[in-house]
Amino acid sequence: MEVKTDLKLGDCEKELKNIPNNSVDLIFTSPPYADQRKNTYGGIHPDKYVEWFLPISKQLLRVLKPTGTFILNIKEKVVNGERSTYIMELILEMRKQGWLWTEEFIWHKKNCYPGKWPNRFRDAWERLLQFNKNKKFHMYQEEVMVPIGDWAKTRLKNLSETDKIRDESKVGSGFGKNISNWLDRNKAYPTNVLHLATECNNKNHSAAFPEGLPEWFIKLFTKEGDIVLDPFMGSGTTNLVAKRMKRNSIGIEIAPEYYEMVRSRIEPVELYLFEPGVKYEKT
Amino acid sequence: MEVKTDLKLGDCEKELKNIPNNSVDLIFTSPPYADQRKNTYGGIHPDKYVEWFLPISKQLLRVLKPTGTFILNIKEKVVNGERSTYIMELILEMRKQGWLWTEEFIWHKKNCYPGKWPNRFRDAWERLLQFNKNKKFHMYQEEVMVPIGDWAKTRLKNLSETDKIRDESKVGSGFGKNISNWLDRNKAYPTNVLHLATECNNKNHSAAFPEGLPEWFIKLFTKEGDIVLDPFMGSGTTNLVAKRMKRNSIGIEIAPEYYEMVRSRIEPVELYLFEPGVKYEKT
DNA sequence: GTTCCGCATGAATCGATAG
DNA sequence: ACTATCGATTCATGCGGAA
Repeated sequence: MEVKTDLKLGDCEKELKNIPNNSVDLIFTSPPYADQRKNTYGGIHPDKYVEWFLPISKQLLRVLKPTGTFILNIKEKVVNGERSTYIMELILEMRKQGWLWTEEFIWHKKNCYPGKWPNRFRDAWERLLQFNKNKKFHMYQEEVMVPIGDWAKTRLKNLSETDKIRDESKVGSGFGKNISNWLDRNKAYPTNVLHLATECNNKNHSAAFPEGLPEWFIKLFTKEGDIVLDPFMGSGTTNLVAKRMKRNSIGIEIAPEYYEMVRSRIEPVELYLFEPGVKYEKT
Repeated sequence: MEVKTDLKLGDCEKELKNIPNNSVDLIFTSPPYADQRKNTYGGIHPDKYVEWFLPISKQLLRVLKPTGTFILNIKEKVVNGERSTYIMELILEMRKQGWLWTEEFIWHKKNCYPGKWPNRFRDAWERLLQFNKNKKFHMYQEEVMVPIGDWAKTRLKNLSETDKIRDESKVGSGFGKNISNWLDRNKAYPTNVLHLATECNNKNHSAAFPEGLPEWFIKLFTKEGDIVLDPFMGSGTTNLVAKRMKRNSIGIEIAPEYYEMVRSRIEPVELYLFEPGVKYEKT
């Protein structure tokens, strides 16, 4: 299957207007977090964050398919000794726009940033807010089932009969590590808590989130040939993973240097797709 | 040291008014979640939750010492396919009352309730909201330090198999087993994500949190002889743990049957204090 | 070719210092 | 007084070079 990766250079809100209504299956993005410093790239002040984001989320609501899902990766920072409240205010405002706040996943960052302070521990988690247009949406739960070890066999007994009933529509799709050879009784559905380490500097680029994060949600909410959108592309992790998983994708980036970097990374992927160095495994 | 456990039967807001200003070091509680446990607390509708809780939190603000901490264990339910937003609204309103929203800890429930739904995974986490009166408050971080990553891994390999199994769920976040005899340089400060299994209690009270949860926060925010308050006592876990850890405590419960049950559990502790069956985590 | 160890590096936060 | 900048603190991870 031939998939297309469409990279757009420009302002997010403006570029979104070139995308048709109801055309995207999954939006996965990690926007610039609010920052008190003014000079940093993408730095939006916490007090201005909601009014900055709402026009964008309005466009996202328009382009998302009725059966699609929007995953927003974000975490509020400490300001003046308190956690900022702008994310809560954003959720409340997005619901007024028509979004349904379906779920909040937790990304547990096993290796979080170090540090010590007299009244606070290290922050080891981020929010993955799930928004939808309708109560009914596509969700391919079997794709993210995880093997369970011997230690969990006791828990398996506690699962109800419905847990063991599965759609037979799913076939091993051939990307990444295929787990379809696991027997049903050896797999369990995950929870809404994800354990992933942040990726360090493996190559000459640094990603805000690990590849496993978009990979998990792309598996869960799309099938091959679907369209994935990341309106804050950054280093392009979402689009790279989408391409590898045979999903079409759109990436929007306002900074030319990031845009060019992703372009140079996306194109050669074809060449290296079957090279041994490419990481496919998901843990 | 002689500690007192003061159990009060009655309405929470009313009973709180008998407690002096600035007298409590730690408030740890898990109030009735919206629309849950209807038979026990009468069930508060999500839409009414904020206005129901605000008079209580106002009293809590009054009785808490300026250096004290309020930990609120809560998790919003799914209503009509969406996560309820009353907790966010509650945080915003409590800040208007004068509370500082210092931090949000995550309790990762390793063994969460089983089940399967077409558009949702099992909910494996709850919020532990930290509120304070001032930016400066007492925090005894060294009390909850945990073994450092690599060191713990290599050392744990040398432990017997039973030791590993017993401590597996506890070492990660410093719950349970006393580790104070380990050297300081082998210990690290924990993060704001707590890994703790829910207790399978054969007792007939609902939705009790595991003892490790109040234990961790009592260690972190109080010292011996301090005063701990649980305005929604329920099965009295907070007060039991506080007593065991030589903290004075106050518990308020509106349901006579719970109140009597806790009374019968708290009092005999004196008799069994040195019996072999009693668990003593602290040495 | 393994295993082991050293080291740089993060979506961080606070307190002090400087304008 | 209030805001912007900087240094100190801290630890899991994955890389590369060494044994």
